[in-house]
Amino acid sequence: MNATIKDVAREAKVSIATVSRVLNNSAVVTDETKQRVLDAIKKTGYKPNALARSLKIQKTHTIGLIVPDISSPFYPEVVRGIEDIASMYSYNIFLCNTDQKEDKEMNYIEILSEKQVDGIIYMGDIIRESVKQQLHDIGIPIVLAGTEDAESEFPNVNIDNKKASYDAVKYLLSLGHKKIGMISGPSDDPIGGIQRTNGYKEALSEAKIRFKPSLVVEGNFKARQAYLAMLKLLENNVDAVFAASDEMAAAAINAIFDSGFSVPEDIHVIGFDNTYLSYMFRPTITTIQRPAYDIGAVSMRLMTKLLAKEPIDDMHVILPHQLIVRESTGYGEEKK
Amino acid sequence: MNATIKDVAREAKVSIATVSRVLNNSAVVTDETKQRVLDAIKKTGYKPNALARSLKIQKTHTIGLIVPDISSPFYPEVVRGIEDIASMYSYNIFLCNTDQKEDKEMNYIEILSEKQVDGIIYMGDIIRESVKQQLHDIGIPIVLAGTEDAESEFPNVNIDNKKASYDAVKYLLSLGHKKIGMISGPSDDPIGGIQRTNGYKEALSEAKIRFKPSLVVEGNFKARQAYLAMLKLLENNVDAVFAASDEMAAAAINAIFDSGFSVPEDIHVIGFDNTYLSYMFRPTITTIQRPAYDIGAVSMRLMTKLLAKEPIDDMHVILPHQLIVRESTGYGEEKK
DNA sequence: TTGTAGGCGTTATCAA
DNA sequence: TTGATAACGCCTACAA
Repeated sequence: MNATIKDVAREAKVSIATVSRVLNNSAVVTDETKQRVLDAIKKTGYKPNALARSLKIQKTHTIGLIVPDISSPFYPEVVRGIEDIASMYSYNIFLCNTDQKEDKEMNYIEILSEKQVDGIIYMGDIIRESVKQQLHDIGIPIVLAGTEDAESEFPNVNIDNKKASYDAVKYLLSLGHKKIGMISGPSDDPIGGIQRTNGYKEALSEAKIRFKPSLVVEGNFKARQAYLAMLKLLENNVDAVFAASDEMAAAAINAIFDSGFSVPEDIHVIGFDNTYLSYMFRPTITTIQRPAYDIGAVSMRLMTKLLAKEPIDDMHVILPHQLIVRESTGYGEEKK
Repeated sequence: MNATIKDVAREAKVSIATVSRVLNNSAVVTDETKQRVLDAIKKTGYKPNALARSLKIQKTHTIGLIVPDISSPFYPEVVRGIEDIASMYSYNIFLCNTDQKEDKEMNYIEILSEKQVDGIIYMGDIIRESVKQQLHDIGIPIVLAGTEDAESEFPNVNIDNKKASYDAVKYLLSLGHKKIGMISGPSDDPIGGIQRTNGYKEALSEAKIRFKPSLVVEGNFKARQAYLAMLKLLENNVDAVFAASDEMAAAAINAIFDSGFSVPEDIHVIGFDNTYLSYMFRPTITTIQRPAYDIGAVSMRLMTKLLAKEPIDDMHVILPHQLIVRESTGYGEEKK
């Protein structure tokens, strides 16, 4: 089958130790024998077996990625960020989709551990205690990417979700709005539901506006439900709306138009995530951008430091988010 | 560190061979000793080392994925389809982003080979000869997913891109249009540029309409250039437009409105790919859907058959595409 | 500078 | 039914 180090050794008439040395530049070898070895490698078409190597050196140069769903927005960019940095440091990536289900997560972590990955990057809105325990137990470096973790036991790279929605609502307040509605994520969603609603409340409270439960309608990040949510908010005569996702913001705008009102003339709308929907939609949608690629890249960079046992200056990185102002709050065309 | 099979053997007072037997159910073991071994496994917290196992049995239960860019549309869904089936058959997945660059592709294939993957699924618009050669040389099962391959040397799962755009244009013809413009992909793009333009030409020719080069303007799948392209087409008084991507279709619609015309009243537009932009945009956009998830799932299923050396009924699977009719061709609201 | 040999953690073939 | 033991392909003291 495939040539092994033995075949190369035989071909070059040296010991396998010598072949190994030229392969890894691990010790000085005469130019002449080195050349003989290189020739033999070429002749035999030898490719080192990473399995055998990893077994010996106890490192696989592989890391595992636990991701809810690579086909949902946000994660592809995070993963791309991770992979770019990983490849820069010669690491490969195992991709595991879990739909945030506990059994799938546990199962994959088990497998990754058996496959001897050097580290694991966990993604998901929130992380369960049981999963944390298991990740802890396998005893390899762990990094959380874009995940809320109250006790923050693990290194983490994220944005400040509460602050992000606070900023969005504060911007609406600065435009003079008093009656600001919100279309939130599911109430049990730690980020889109809880954190973002908290930011909304905080901005209101800071502006001394009393919080009215009727102005917060729960959505599920999907268009249909957000459309209905917006109709409810219209009954309450809101003059601005903050939606916890761009898709919901777009649906809200559609509902507003269909009800005979106009954006941004009558009502202002802000979305979340800066998906390309937000700038392709007309009117273009003001939104909050999460630096997905950077979250991935920084997470992986952190991982490489952990793996190299380099000193870490900060185990909990908060990346800056950004309010991107567009037509839906009356700012006019995006320049882009 | 981690317990090995030896530790378990010692703990259970049996040989490692026996431990291996209960682990793999490879031979009959007394219930009593079996229980002793199981207890020992629990007590030591033993996890089998997949590396050592793979080295021995010459199988890793791992497959490599070559993908242009996981953060661009289409691929995340394909990859999700692959991973779902892979996990069903206990395979893990290495994800490799190549941006379709030859050196990256070659490099990753090399690494995947060294890591002893059992198979590789290649994704990309087209596949280079050099890459084909290399994939061929490493001698493991290969499947192409969503890739044009003239000689079709490898098993392949794809849609018929030419037929897809043929169908789109034919639909426009059926609506009575005579002057149909096209915003294509780059002219050197094998799918969006060449295949789709060919389908356009064929539909026209079948309807005995002479092909006019001035009615095909080259785009780059991005909004800005497509917007300009549409302005040119307007100078030529087209009454319908087929764009090789949804983003270009949306940009075209924007250009049409900005020029004082209306969609679908004055001009009909069709896009490509059924991205969520196509149904969130107003007017909603008629488009062609590529079954991304299925392309992935079927590819991986094909791979499992290849790996199991099962007989394959069809090495070249053409999956059905679908024309999704929406407002931009005057059909009215989508029901969804 | 080069070679010998043990071991990384398994599986699988022989014997016993 | 169970136990030694030789691979799998590589790295790395230790010798020479």
